[in-house]
Amino acid sequence: MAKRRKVGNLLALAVLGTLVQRPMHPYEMASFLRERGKDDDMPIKWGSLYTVVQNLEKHGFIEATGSTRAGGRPERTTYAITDGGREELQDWVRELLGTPEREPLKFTAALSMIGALPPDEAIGLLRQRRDLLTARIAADEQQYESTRQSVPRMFLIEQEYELAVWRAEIQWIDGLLADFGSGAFPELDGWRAFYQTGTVPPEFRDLAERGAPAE
Amino acid sequence: MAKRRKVGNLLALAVLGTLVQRPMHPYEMASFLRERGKDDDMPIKWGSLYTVVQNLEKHGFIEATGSTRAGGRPERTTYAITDGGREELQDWVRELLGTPEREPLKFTAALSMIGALPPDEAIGLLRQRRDLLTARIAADEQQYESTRQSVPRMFLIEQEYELAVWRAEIQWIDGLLADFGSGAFPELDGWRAFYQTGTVPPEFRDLAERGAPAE
DNA sequence: TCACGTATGCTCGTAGGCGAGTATCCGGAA
DNA sequence: TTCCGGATACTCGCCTACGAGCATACGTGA
Repeated sequence: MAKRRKVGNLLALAVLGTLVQRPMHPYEMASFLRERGKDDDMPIKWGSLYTVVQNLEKHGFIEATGSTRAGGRPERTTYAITDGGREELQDWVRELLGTPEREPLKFTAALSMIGALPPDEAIGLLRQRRDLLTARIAADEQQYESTRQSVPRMFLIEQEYELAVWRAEIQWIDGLLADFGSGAFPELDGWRAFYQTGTVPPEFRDLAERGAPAE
Repeated sequence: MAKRRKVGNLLALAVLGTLVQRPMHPYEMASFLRERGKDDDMPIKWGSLYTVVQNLEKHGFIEATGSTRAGGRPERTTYAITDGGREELQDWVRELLGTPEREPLKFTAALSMIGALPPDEAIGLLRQRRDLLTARIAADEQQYESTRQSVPRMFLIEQEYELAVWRAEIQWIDGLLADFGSGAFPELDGWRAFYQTGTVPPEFRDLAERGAPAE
């Protein structure tokens, strides 16, 4: 099977998205994206931006429409989206929107390794996470409200989604913590004992053995 | 600031996690991970595995403890985790668990580009997504239950988390669809009109202009 | 007017990610 | 007994990601 997307980077999606508005040169796209807060987490990676733009051009999704030189500044090449690019954009959004896909999440990875920490430490960290999340939600809600004054809701859907997911995460963590407290989590004692005495509880024993070498 | 982690790949975390169980050679780690379904989504990338193992060794988190050659097969180098590796693992899990971090999600990206599609198509795709998610949850719940028979809950926490997040996503999508239907989404008409007549509605107009070139 | 911080723009080198290829062994069907 | 498919176990090389560097312009305070 040929690779699904010729340019599969999410940054490429953002580039196509900005070029739909109007032609721009790369640096301008970056400012544009930054302004929309599309980069709160990701401080724009210059190297990637230019690579991605090049690749998009190579595959005919965008094209250079001229290069201005203002004063002695480096030359600015302006790019415009092509018809093929518009189609790719639509098709891509269609796919991303309609098809749920598992993505490797850091928190999920951490949870699967939670046994690497003593239980009481893990519990402390989960509490901390919940508190940080709560604070972040509060901050983001406020920011959302203020942006909402001047921007139609349509352009803020992603934010609504993020907030919803975070709220769910908090709820889930609280549920887990409650289970730890209420004894709905029988292995907790064995886990704790392991870190206090170094004894591997029997219910964990055979798991590590699975797939053991059959010398 | 020095790079936060010398080996920052999540695959590296998994490697450390398996080597805590017992020493193994790379191929064995892969089988081990596959068996645990740690790769439902990610079919194990061979190239990365060996690169990551090398890097972990370079930084002293793991060390080669011997190499067996069985028959004429390629040499198998067995690796064991070092004390430094154990420490790194703990520290890493501590960080991932206690600190929420924004991660770029495909669905979020898609939502922010939802205007690239005609509204009715977008709505259809959201419905489709919800249905696919529902089906996946059902399947995963069943798988969870059956695994649960033989495995302590502790080793399935990540799955519980994933399920919780998916459920939240469904709820959120349903909420959004309801808003589309009930008129709680005033821009919908302008959006639809744009795709029918090509007219950009006034409330969207000035947004595209922002940061426009000041020639 | 000159120096200095900040914004404008891009280039390049390196390290990491990953698929496709390679080579051997083993078990069972023909 | 021979052949073949699948498991075992890695290697190689390309392509992408990205940070750090470079070079000019502009504004502003002393």
